[in-house]
Amino acid sequence: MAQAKMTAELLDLVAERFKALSDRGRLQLLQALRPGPKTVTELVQETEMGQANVSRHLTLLHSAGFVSRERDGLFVRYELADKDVLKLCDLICGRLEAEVSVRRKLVGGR
Amino acid sequence: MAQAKMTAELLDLVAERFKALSDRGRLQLLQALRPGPKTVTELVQETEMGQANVSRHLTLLHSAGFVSRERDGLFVRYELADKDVLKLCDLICGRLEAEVSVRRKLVGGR
DNA sequence: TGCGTATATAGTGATACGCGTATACACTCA
DNA sequence: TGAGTGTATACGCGTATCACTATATACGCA
Repeated sequence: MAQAKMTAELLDLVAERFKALSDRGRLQLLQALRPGPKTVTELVQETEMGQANVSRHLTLLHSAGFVSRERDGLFVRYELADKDVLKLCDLICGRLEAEVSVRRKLVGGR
Repeated sequence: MAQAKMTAELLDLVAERFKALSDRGRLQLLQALRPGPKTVTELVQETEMGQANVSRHLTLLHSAGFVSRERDGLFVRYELADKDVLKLCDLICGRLEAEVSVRRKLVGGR
């Protein structure tokens, strides 16, 4: 199904999603949200990024469908939309670990 | 394991991998390689991209570990490194399909 | 060795991205 | 309604990315 018709528009959408994950700051935010929902302020403290940046990144992640948002009075609480996001990261991490171990073998210990 | 220590460097590596997947042309190339290995020339014809672009994108995908390369005389044959790449794409596609169906329901048929 | 083909790599201009600062907006409470 | 706090957005700047063209490299063959 997915591999049958990969129109240019669909590929663009997929690329857009991947692009949302192609920034350290945003990945950091997703990791920070792993334990549960957090407010922007909390995320700012936890990531040591500027408030504007955190907000911007969260907005992007939200429009990409990776996080959901919910107002709580004066705060806005962000949350992972689902666990697939982390699945994606873990897939990449698995690849990285494999690469690293291969390199270790090649180089010989370092 | 993966969620335990997400250092900045590791996140950068992950981000780099995702960035490699955040371009329509490169996704197109990966899709084109789904059936099996192909030469640069074949990929140029199939994707209607310029030769230089195809080569550049393939080089990037290769250094990101998503494709492998093998010289065959005058040609260079590229091949998907493994099936995880497609798994990643399919995960995104699944999310997109879900989004679309939700929107259809919300809008009411369009 | 010289020629032709396949692939890779400059070089360049246009566009996109991310950050920091400042500012606007949303909400609560007195 | 006005002050204060949390969040989002506008602006400017430096950098990265992409497509395109031209050129360089790798290889096979005569």
